[in-house]
Amino acid sequence: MINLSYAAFQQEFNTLIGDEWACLFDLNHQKLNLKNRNIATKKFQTIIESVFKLSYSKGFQAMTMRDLSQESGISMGGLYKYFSNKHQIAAMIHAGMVHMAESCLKLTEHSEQDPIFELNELLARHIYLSERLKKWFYFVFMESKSLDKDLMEAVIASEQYMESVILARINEANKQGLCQCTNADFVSAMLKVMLQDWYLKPWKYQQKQINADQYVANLLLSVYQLLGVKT
Amino acid sequence: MINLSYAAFQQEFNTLIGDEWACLFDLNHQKLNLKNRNIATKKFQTIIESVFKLSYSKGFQAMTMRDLSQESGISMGGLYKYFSNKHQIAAMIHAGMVHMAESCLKLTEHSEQDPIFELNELLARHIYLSERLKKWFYFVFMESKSLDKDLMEAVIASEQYMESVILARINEANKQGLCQCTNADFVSAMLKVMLQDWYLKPWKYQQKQINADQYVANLLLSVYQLLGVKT
DNA sequence: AAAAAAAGCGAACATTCACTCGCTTTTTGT
DNA sequence: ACAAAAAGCGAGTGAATGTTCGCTTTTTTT
Repeated sequence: MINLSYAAFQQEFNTLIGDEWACLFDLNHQKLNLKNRNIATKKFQTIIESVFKLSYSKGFQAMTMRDLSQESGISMGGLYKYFSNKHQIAAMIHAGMVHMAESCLKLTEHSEQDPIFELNELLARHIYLSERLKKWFYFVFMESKSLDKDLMEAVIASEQYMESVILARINEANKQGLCQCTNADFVSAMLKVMLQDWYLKPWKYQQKQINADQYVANLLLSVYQLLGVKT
Repeated sequence: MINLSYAAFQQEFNTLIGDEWACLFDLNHQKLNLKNRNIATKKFQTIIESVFKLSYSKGFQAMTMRDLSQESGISMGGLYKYFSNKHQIAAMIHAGMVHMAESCLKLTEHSEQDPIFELNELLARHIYLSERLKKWFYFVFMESKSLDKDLMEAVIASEQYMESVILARINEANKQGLCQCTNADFVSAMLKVMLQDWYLKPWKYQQKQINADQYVANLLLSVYQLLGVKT
């Protein structure tokens, strides 16, 4: 079975990417003429966490800059040192998430191994990544309408890509006679959606006291059942 | 197996509820002093369909009344004969959907029968209902933040209720020895999410040319696999 | 310690938005 | 066909929103 826990993933993440807020600084400090990395990193954290909080409770569009100023404790003028307009906040969050996700999920560079194993690993990594960046994933999904048409289409495209990768692993497993899945299309959609539910309904699993590792275990069990993996 | 197709469901829906726009009139004409049912029903249709279109493309909050006026071809003053403020549009749509859903899904009033059969029927009915009211379901899910706290909590509560009903059927089936599901909690969440995917990602299934009946068939197959139903 | 640079401030500005109201057009009742 | 009621119109209004800019405070450099 899979050989990866959330704890192990987090270590990997920390060495690979480190602090998510510093990452945000690195991606944007040039355009914004920000010099002090320490100060700006902290400010990014308070600002973006405030954005997450406000857009979770009322939505990004409904959040006003005055709301954000009050929540973050930073004045209007101060805020605008960290972005050039409201729309750019959403764009920054989106670009940051894409950057971190791509650094982290080097998807199936080695499709030589057991496809079932690869599928399991892919699913597990995705859950762990979205656990680490839960608020980012939620924001990008829910507020994708606040992005440009281009960025929004990029979100959809990456979703479809993820599903196609899952599908390819299932088809490969079928081919190798490892399982007998007659509705691979549907099953890949189903698995994809289970990845999303983890970050879209955090309250649900918090309430049920299910953590990321337990969720992964359940998900992988379902993979075996849905694919009819031969044992 | 299940004895219900989308065609059959639609007939049921039409006799039970009839026209969804007329339903909207019936629920709101008093407060708004609307007299002519024919005229108002048609106007409700053009207005709410415009709302669906605009909030699908840019979000309800970002939609302005001028946008809505242009899209629907009704003047600002004219629009306000059909609602008293913007917020009420969302509330009307929500209340209308709840009304129609409740009329249509009389959930498990008779839990005497085979629980697997009941589960199948419940899932099928839900897919068919959300197919018929796809745009309504999508709107309520995506724009629930535009509702009052109370209404929003009602949305979450009804979701949790749906999931608990599914769970109860699975547990009952386990009890009767009809299946052997060790992770009923997770499976019910999974099934619930598959219900949602149908109306949240309509483009996905349209692209794959999967219709409601095919989706139901796949879903019910998955139920058998996930529950380990004895044959 | 002094000077220069960066970060932070918040009142003021222009714009946009939801919503209104006096009026015209259409429909209904007789 | 006529009067009364209902439906429809759109420029106008006040409030709220995103953004700016001259200034102060803090940090860095010399």
